[in-house]
Amino acid sequence: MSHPRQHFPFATYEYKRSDPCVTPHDCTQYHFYYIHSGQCDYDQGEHSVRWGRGDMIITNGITPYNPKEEPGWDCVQTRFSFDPQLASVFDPYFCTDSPLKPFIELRNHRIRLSEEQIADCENILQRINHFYEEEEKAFYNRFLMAFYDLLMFISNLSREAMENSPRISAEKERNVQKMIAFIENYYMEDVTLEQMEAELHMSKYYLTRMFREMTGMTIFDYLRHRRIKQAKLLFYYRKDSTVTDVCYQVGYNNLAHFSRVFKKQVGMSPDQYRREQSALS
DNA sequence: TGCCAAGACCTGACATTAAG
DNA sequence: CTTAATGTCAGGTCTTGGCA
Repeated sequence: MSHPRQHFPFATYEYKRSDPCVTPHDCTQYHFYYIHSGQCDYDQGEHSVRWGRGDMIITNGITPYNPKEEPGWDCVQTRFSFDPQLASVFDPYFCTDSPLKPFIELRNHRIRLSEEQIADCENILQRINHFYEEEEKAFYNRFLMAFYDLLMFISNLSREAMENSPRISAEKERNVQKMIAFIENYYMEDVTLEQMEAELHMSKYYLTRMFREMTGMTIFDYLRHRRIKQAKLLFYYRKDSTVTDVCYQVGYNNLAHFSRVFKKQVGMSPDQYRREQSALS
């Protein structure tokens, strides 16, 4: 029987793993890495980075980190990929700063923890894992609180770096962020490159190239990804939704097409997925 | 940074089938 | 009967190599 969290639409939590991440990079999600022990090498764009014990890495996902799967891989790490929406439940508690501010402002950032911070961090990660693994729904709220704790931990450690970080990101990255923002606003409608061209005042040819260069995926790959992710969320939260409802809500005009895309991306048909989500509650 | 052209791929329409 | 999955096809859009 599959674990209920396997299809949990908001987050993937991999605790104390000694293997490199094999799931494809998802630039729609924020990523967190923590190295418990050992060392590992990652490619980040044109650069290579080495992480070791006590390193905590946060990234907004736009520029992916790819593990170098060399024989030298000797590392125990926790990986946490989550949808920014996961933090939206905390919004009412905030007046000013988003709990995701370090991810947004620092984009890709490593923090080397002190021994005291290592103890704190590992304690939080262990708690998150405990609640993540629990099947009972009551634990979900405790999972969220532990997640909130982690975000606050990250925010405290990132304060100085955020004050010193350049306010304006690289031109290309800013444009990619604009494209992503555009998709976020309009993915439930028809989206065309012409619209983006008009919005960003840049040629569609250049936009598609820039997007691929920065994210490793094409604009429409991203759009499909975003729509299917939203479909999964709708199935998760509104158990009474029909496949047809969800299909139109996420921007598809054709059920057959939606069904095909969903199956290709998720590995099961929308109806199958919907039934699994219903069975969980 | 932008354009063109060609091929790849996506999308939507429609038909058919299956399950409840 | 309704809902959903799957197959086929035509038309349209996206992606990308090559070039300026």
